[in-house]
Amino acid sequence: MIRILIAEDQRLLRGALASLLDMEEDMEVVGQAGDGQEALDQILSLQPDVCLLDIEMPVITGLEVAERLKAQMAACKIIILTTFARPGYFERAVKAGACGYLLKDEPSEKLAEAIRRVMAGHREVSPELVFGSFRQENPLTARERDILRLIAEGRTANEIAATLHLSHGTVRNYISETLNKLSAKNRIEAIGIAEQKGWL
Amino acid sequence: MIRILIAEDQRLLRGALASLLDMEEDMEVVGQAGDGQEALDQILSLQPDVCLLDIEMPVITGLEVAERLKAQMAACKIIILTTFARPGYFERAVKAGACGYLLKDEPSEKLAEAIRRVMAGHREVSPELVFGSFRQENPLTARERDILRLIAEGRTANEIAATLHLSHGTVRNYISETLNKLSAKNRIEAIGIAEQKGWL
DNA sequence: CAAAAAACATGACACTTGTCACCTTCATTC
DNA sequence: GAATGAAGGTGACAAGTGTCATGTTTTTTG
Repeated sequence: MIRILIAEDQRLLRGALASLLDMEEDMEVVGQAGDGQEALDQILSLQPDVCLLDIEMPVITGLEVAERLKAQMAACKIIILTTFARPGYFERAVKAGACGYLLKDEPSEKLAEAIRRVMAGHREVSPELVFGSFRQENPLTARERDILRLIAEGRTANEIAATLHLSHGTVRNYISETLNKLSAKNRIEAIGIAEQKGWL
Repeated sequence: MIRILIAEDQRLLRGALASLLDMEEDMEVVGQAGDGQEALDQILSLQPDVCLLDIEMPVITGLEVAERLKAQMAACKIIILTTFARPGYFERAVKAGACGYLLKDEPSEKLAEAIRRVMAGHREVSPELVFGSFRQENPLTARERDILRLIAEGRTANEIAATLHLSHGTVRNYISETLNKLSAKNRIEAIGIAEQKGWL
């Protein structure tokens, strides 16, 4: 019997997947979580064989859950289940030791089979990721990312300088460098590009 | 037997919902669509009793599908099924004659029951929408919306003036008025606010 | 250890943005 | 028919943005 935990913030999808997987004779959904923290707690206490992790969840993301599980050397196999085929996400998932990276665009019939294959020791990755230019790694430094995130919230260079205890000019230098790296002509375009690539 | 069509672009959720609803003795999923155009075509040819429409789909949105069905006086009952409790979306859905507006955050068990209640002539709306300040209607004019959409793509005032055949100053006047209406301090904040409210 | 990369800074320049006052035209509405 | 509001416009000003050259100081890494 494969013991499964599902972490997904949309209750409708979570419930539907749980019903679907519970119908398989060799599977049992032992827990469900609606945010990352809940997922982490339940995985550590229930010790499922495998967990399905959505990435964009409240409190902590699925990628962070995976990274923390790896740090604690948890035995639970990890399958990331997400809408986004973003290079940055995929790279982080691989580094965090995920055994699978499936897109929510996959047909539902394939899910159970993918779980069985992962339990058999294989790696399962949606075809869109296998080809595709997933070898683009994040060109932004930590500081540049911090600043771009604040820009995305609508903060101005002056405000960012104040909150980060930097000079006005330094902030603008970082932004200029970021625009250059992303080939964006202004902040707004840069935000779009970074979000789309999963670099934020 | 209630004949159902599901329009949802995420194959995983679409498939899972179809399996779930097909298990109910009084329901039958007669069609599935992955984008708005497909949904519209299938509803007109298959004549289901009720359709579940996601809003953010490729080609045309679920709201547009609803509006076109209303214009053609189609008999099919409409249930909007979306992630977003945005006031602007809800208002458009009601105007398009939708019988239900459910959030994907609803527990999956409630879905079948909601469909039955809609078929019995009731209106089904997720509780978050019933209360909540959904009575905020879009303060932006058509022109202001057009321009804000272009801003969100990263276009500058000059570029927008060129594509819309307006003067540079006029574009900036519209933007200024938009910022004022949304109480935003700059374009980026304005985009965030408008998106969050469903006014874009 | 030396080189490279990251972090932080200054000053200057041109361009873009946001604001404001004020003006016209046209369609809708009371 | 006067009032309102949407659409379009001008010009001017202050503030914000993006670029560049150039510099110092740590931290990382081959």
